[in-house]
Amino acid sequence: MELRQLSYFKAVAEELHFGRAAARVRIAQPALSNHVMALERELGGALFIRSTRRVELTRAGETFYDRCVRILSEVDLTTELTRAAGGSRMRQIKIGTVHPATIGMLPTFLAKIARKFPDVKIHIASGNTGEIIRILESGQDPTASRDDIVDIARSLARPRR
Amino acid sequence: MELRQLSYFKAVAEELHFGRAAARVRIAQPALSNHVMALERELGGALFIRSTRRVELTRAGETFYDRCVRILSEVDLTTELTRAAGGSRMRQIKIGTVHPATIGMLPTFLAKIARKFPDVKIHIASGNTGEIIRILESGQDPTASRDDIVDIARSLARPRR
DNA sequence: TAAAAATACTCCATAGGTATTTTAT
DNA sequence: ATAAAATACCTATGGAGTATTTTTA
Repeated sequence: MELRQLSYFKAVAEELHFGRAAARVRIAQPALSNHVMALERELGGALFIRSTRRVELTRAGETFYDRCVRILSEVDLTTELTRAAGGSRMRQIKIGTVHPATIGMLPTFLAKIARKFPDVKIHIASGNTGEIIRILESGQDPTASRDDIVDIARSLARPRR
Repeated sequence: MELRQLSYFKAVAEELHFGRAAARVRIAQPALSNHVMALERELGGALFIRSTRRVELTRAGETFYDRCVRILSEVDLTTELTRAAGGSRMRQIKIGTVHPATIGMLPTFLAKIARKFPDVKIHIASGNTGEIIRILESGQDPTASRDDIVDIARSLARPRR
């Protein structure tokens, strides 16, 4: 049993229609059918009674639906709570700069960030506008540790070191 | 986020050792590391502080661990409750067939039953008339799961695999 | 006969494995 | 020096897609 399957089942239980449910969760109808059937196999019984004209929940299906709603909301809450507990620690900032700015305002900017948020990960992409957009969107940012950044900031702030 | 990953994380949180945790959940250590890193990416922060000599939970990790325990037990309970709810609907059908019918109409008949009543247990007794009556009445039916029946139906419907 | 779910494949993404490197003690 | 986690790379399972068949109102 996987969370993805619980979401899929929940969609079917709410739409009572495999086609619409599939559209809602953005997968094809046969894939959705497969997942529901897998759940039924795992749980040892039908969750829906389906004909070509009607889909309805079995008793087991109703029970399972209530549990799914509960679990999925628990999961959402978990994400929030964990993020909150992690707090400001370990966030990341992605910065794209064009070359003039790289040797202009960036150094002092970075120094301030590094001081104010000591454990924030900073990703730098420097180049021309098109390159920056591509790099940032692809997520293939060059990663730099905080110390690297401070070093970079220093070296940039006083060229020729 | 997937339930599998929650189990994996839970193992690491309890063992505080990626190698042992990997053995416990029966996957290789790098695969386990990947899953934990995926979770950390998704949650936006570290769950463990690891060195080569020590693995410990971050604050976020502790929070996440508590939530994982809760969710995984909710999932177990869900399985039980759903099975129980389905249980009351579980009926069984006993079928006796004489040999000619076994390879004649039985396959399509079984396919229809399996589709229409996915959670009905089907018992088959095949033989000559006298044997069938004796077997059905004695209640010593060979039991077959629904999947077995579907497989049997398929293999009978199209001989040769 | 029409709408909808199930089947039958095909394909690809990713979970998982093996080998190796890196790192902290 | 060594134990252990991370990285790199490869393989294969199964998740997802398209096309088609089956079914019942």
